[in-house]
Amino acid sequence: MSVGIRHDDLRRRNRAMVISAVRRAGQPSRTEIAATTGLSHSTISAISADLIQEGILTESKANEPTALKRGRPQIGLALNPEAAAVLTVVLSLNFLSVAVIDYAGQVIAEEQQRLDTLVMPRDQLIGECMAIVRRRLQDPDLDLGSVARIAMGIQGITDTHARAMLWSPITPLTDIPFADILETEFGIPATMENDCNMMAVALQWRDPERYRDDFIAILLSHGIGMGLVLKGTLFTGTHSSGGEFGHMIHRPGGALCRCGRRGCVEAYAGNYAIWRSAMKMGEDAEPVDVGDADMRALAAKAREKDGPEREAYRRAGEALGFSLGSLFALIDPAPVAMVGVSAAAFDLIEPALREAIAQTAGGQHSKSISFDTEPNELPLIREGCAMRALTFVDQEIFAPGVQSRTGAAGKNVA
Amino acid sequence: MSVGIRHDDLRRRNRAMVISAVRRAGQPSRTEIAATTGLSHSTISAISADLIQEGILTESKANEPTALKRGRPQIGLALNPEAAAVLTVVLSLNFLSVAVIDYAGQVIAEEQQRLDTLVMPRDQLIGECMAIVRRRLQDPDLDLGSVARIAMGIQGITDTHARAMLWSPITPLTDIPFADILETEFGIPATMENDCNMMAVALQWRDPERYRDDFIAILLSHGIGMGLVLKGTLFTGTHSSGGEFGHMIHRPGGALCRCGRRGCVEAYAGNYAIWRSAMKMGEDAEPVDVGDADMRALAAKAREKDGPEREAYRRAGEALGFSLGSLFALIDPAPVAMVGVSAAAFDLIEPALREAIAQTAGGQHSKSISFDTEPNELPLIREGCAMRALTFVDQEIFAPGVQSRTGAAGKNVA
DNA sequence: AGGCTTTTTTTCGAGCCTCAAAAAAATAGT
DNA sequence: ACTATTTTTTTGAGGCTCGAAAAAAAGCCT
Repeated sequence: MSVGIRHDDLRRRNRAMVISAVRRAGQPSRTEIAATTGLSHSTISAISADLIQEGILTESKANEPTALKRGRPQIGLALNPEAAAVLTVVLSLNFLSVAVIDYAGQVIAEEQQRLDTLVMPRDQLIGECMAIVRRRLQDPDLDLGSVARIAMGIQGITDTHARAMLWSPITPLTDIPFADILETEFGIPATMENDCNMMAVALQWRDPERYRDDFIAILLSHGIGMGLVLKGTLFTGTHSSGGEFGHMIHRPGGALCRCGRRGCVEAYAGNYAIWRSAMKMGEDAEPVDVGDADMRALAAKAREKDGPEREAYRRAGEALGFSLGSLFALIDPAPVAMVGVSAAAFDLIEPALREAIAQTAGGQHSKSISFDTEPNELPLIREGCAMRALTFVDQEIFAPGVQSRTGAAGKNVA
Repeated sequence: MSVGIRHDDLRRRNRAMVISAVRRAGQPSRTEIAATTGLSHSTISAISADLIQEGILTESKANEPTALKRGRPQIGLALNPEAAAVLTVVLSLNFLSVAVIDYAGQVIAEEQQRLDTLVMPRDQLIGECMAIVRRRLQDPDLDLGSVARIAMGIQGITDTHARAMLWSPITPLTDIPFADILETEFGIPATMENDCNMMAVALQWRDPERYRDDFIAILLSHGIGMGLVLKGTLFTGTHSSGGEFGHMIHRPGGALCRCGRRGCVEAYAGNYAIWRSAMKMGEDAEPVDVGDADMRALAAKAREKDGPEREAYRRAGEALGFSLGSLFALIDPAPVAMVGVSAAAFDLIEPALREAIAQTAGGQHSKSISFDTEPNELPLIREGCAMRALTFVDQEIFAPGVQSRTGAAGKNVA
């Protein structure tokens, strides 16, 4: 309700609509697109003719499963894989991975690398990231000119404008404007995304049935993170990537959190919190990084017999339950995806979680709240970055002028 | 990104834009409108000529403060007060008030009434509401045909579609579809709004400088409620009016709340909670309704000397602080308006609140978080309802076809 | 095989909408 | 009275979408 619609925006928007419809549907016919977008057949025909001529869409001749229907057969429209490419960079604890993805969403090149993020100095961390990107961009097999966007995902807090990492648990460094660094280095538009937000984006593409308008992705790993989709749109804070679910207060003045404060959810449900609780090290014990293998062993022990390990998971569940309850009081209950190594131990967490949530305002229908688990977060983050980058390409390159969600906050005047 | 833009939507949208620009600016000239909307002068000229001809806008001849500038003087455009009228109904504890407001936003008729909401049976409560509305609508001084919309505000939870009150602290009754009842009774489109949301809407209109894109309105009264504006838009839950800040969990298993659960913020910061704490009645004491006068006396006693009264306010501040901290962890800090009788005692609450919030993730910049107070919530709620109803009229009646925010959730397909 | 039916896609004219530039209007200054 | 300045209206051109009709491309039926 802020700024008028120009006459020429119309075509741009509708072009973007068509592209987005094709990306979602896979190989829709023109008629299907007309139905989903609500535009007339003639408009779709005109726009898709343009897009095909520009090399953005292709008609898929290979109409394999000939529907054997009467009437003129539909011609499927597909994204032209060669129209563009995007590059994703995912930086997580001690691990860096890069992928090049074509316009149709297929991975066409990959590279991964271990590195000690916790102790690297600033220049070296940035240098390693740039180096791996450069190697992929200069790969002779790849048409360099076609990489249209870079999306970088990182565990930690990013700013609303998707320019910089503000803080991250994987490094003591702060305020690294990765997006700007990438842009100046390679001259390709780049954004810096939060890992949990990308998980949510990926889920939305992977399973649009279940993860459609409202859902929550929670990362249960060293730290606790959240990606939140409300009314079909990724929810971000007003200044930062937002959704710091892990640092909602579970018990005022309670257990010591990695962030230095007390009583955060993470201080009860993060890997280090479960670990120190199981080891009876007390709530003030300094947080330590626990390997995934150790966590899996811990879960196995907890399943084996009742003891401090099981109790540790119980307390994690309680903290998650009460905090989810508080969250649900604000946004109403929604399906939840638990992602990360501790999601594999969700059987140990769930009973206490459900018991706690039932005691909260958001838990009125606690029985009907459904949880899904996915033990491996990295593929999700990569997929999310890819889709995010491709969506940007869809909107900005091929339908320029349409305001993008993450762009400068559009000078609202009225 | 869901549905295409039809050609004829364009005019409708831009008409709505112009109307909205006039409503915000008061008496803007065509040139000013062109500047704020970004549309060309000719378009604005064409649209405003239409709107004037239809009797929606008027040219304000009385160009009182003749700007004494060179050039052709600007002609101010104003909303025609007679273009339409709206009616607001505000139902709060033991109190019912109705107002008729003209299209320019001026109150042209009012009626108020006391009634025992807590004990009234369903039919009688509905009946009283209908009766007072009917009296205003049938007022011979008023042109009946012109009331284009009704907005009803109520303390409690409403559904996302703004049709029904789901639950309210002012009555034991639940699930009253007031919007539908009003519509069938009077044949006028109606919506059912949450009181705190309307407070937020009103603040946005009253002081757009301070309450612009992101802010929080918190009602400190018998219960604790919240209206939240994020990125310029009212935030609602996905199923209900949402934002049940008062029922976030402050201390798991803690004090008894009016909602029957334990540890909610409200059980520490609601009037009854402060009262029972000051009276040393214990955290399990049955919630009682405390009059505003009693609360003011309590605050006075707390200011006078250190004692259980002061301690009660301290504990309320602590609960509010930790919960705001959790909220800020999710949405980033924003300006806060404290509304209601306990907002008048904010001096007693603030120190503990700030101390608590500083211990949370959201409190990193706790010093810079600014609080404003407004002891009287009723006028705000009424104003909010009026603006909400008028905005609906702007969009639906005079620019039909444009999707309204509260309307059926538009079949998103793509 | 040939004609008929069905479905998809394209074409074409009509109707709007917005824009840019020019013209008209209204006033202050000289 | 005339000019400069600013606002508003008018006008012609170009684009966009829509609906209807035509064209295209199959399968179905006799």
